[in-house]
Amino acid sequence: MSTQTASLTIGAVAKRVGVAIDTIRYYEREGLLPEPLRRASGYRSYDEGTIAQLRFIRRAKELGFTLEEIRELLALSADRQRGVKAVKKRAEQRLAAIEQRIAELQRVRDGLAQLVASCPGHGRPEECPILRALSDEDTRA
Amino acid sequence: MSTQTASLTIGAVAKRVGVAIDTIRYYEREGLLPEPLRRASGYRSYDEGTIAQLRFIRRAKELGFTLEEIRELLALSADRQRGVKAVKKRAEQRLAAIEQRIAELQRVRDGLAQLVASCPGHGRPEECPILRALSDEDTRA
DNA sequence: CTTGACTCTAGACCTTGATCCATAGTCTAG
DNA sequence: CTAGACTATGGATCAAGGTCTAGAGTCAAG
Repeated sequence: MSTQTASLTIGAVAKRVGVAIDTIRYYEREGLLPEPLRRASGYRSYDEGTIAQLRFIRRAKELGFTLEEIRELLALSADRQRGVKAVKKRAEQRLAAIEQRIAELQRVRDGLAQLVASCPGHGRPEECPILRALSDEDTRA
Repeated sequence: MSTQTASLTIGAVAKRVGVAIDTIRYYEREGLLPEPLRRASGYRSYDEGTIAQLRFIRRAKELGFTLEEIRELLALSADRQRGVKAVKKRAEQRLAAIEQRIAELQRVRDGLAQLVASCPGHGRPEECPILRALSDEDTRA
């Protein structure tokens, strides 16, 4: 019903979505947004669909998808037959990657927390557990 | 005790530490490694201390320190008076940053996990919760 | 001595995701 | 009509942390 060609300028779109004009043109170059219609003057002319698509991109970015992956998601979401299955698979892969990253960070955190806890915060560098752990040997500083 | 000038070539150091030759020269340019002695030919001449220092850099990188922070840690570790205190402070800051990043990722993971769980993996794109969540106004479950 | 592996330098290039610039043309309010 | 805001383009620049190249010199083995 409301898919009227509202003919929004790039600036209006940028303002509504909360993204920079340059970013919109950048996404277009990168194939994340289709080439828009143009006015006689050459000005890009957008409709509401672009707003939705930019929000899609923003949300996907928040979930940690790269622009490359988002480009793929957009293509998949347009595939009425096999799209959903592939989208779910991508989301699962993303989920696994995030969980792995969390596990890594937790390992790092535990190591660092232990070092911080065991460092008195004064004394000679040779006796600082943090510096010792980093050097493992002799750190001719 | 063993601070003999072993006179290692840059290639030998790279091999032992497991880092590229270019990276060593890059660290030198960036001030993470001191300028080494040179042979008559101009070849860089390293000793065991460099190996230790490169390992220090590598471990710090694994803990998520940036090269900028590592440069600072190296300077601090050489400061016999205030070094340890400052090092501990930096480590605490790093720890806090890591914990914040973990919390963020857990939030993202939870959101994504819920979407994946609710997607049947087939059907029309309009009904895929993942695509809907990405597109819709406010489906931040 | 020759060959092949190694090293030297300065500087260009890579990735990702934008952001900024100069120059030129367009649109709109008053 | 004109000033000021907006938009167009192609290309440069940024952060971070390197990686690679070209052209020249050096080292060690045979």
